[in-house]
Amino acid sequence: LSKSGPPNLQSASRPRQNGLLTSGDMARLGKSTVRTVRFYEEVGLIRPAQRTGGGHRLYPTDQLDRLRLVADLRAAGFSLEDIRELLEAKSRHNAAAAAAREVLGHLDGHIKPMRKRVALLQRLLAELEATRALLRQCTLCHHGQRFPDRCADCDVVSALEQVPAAAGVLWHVGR
Amino acid sequence: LSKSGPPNLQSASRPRQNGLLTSGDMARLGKSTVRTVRFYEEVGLIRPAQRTGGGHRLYPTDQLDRLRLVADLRAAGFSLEDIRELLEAKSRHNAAAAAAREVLGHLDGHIKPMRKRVALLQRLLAELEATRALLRQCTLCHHGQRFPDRCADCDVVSALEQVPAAAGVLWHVGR
DNA sequence: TTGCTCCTCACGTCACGTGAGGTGGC
DNA sequence: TTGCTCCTCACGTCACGTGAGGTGGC
Repeated sequence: LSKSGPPNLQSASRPRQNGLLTSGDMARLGKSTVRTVRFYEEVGLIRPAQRTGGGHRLYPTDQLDRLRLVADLRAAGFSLEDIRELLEAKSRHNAAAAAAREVLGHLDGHIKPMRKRVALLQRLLAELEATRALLRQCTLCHHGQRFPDRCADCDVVSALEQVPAAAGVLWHVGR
Repeated sequence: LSKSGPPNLQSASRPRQNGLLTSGDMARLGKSTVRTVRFYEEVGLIRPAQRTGGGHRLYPTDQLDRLRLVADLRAAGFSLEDIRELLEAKSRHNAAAAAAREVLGHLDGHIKPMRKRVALLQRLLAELEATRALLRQCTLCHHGQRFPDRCADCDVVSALEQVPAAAGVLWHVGR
């Protein structure tokens, strides 16, 4: 607000159209695409508050919040059907307690699979990193005649107390 | 091996066919489906060592290891194309050092996105769990006249120092 | 007025699922 | 011989991507 402040960045986040957002704004701010924004409207996950005379969609910011949550849930492995049920769970009831129980039911069903996904990702990360450590040794290997098939005889490989499963597949060693 | 041991479980894991595995064995042991096993063969990710006279596929156990790694990488968000490049990286070279560098290149490119996915999952888990804690209070709510629209005025909700974003979308509170 | 953005079809793609109709193997 | 499993098409589905051809808005 002072003259010596940073340059005006409004054009970068662009809340034009008397506070409403275009499809492009939604895509940019929600790290998505205009096609996805329109597709999510088609299946009933978000909805523009209005359209311009020329047919351009205009969204309030709460729809941006919805878009962001949908995107995050998708990246976490939820189906659009799962997400819609979760988002609509509250509106199927006219008492707070019942609505809360409904939403809780959906949440409870999803949290365990999410934990399993995290555990899988972490196990796989550990395996790939162990494989990476092994292969870094192999970049120094000069046993050309041994390479394609007889790596399992190598002392670098066999020195490992446990060849990770991923390395066994990627490097065709282990047993 | 003693008579008093546990019952024979061989029929459960079933390594029939002189040590080779059928498509059904692969599916069961790899936690996949026969359709997926055949599809992965179609795109060149796994391959049966032979077929029976009647056309039934027979796989050695290293193909089961491949199937398991492919399944894990898929669950971690890799595309089949990514996976194929990773699995074939070694065979494109005839020197160990060059092959190791190639495989390392692919691995390095995938590990950062995996870390980001883990971070997203964990952030989302934390948000959904905070939402769950809030909604557990709401299951005790008796302010029927306030419910659909005026939850933001509620002291339970406003007592939270920070309403998680997910709760803002799922419960239409916050701002 | 010139670009850049937005619009609506509509077909393509990726990774399988799901029958239909038929044969194999302990 | 009876089931259960496997086989090959082939079409369906989910979640968008990708043009084609045309219009809107600062």
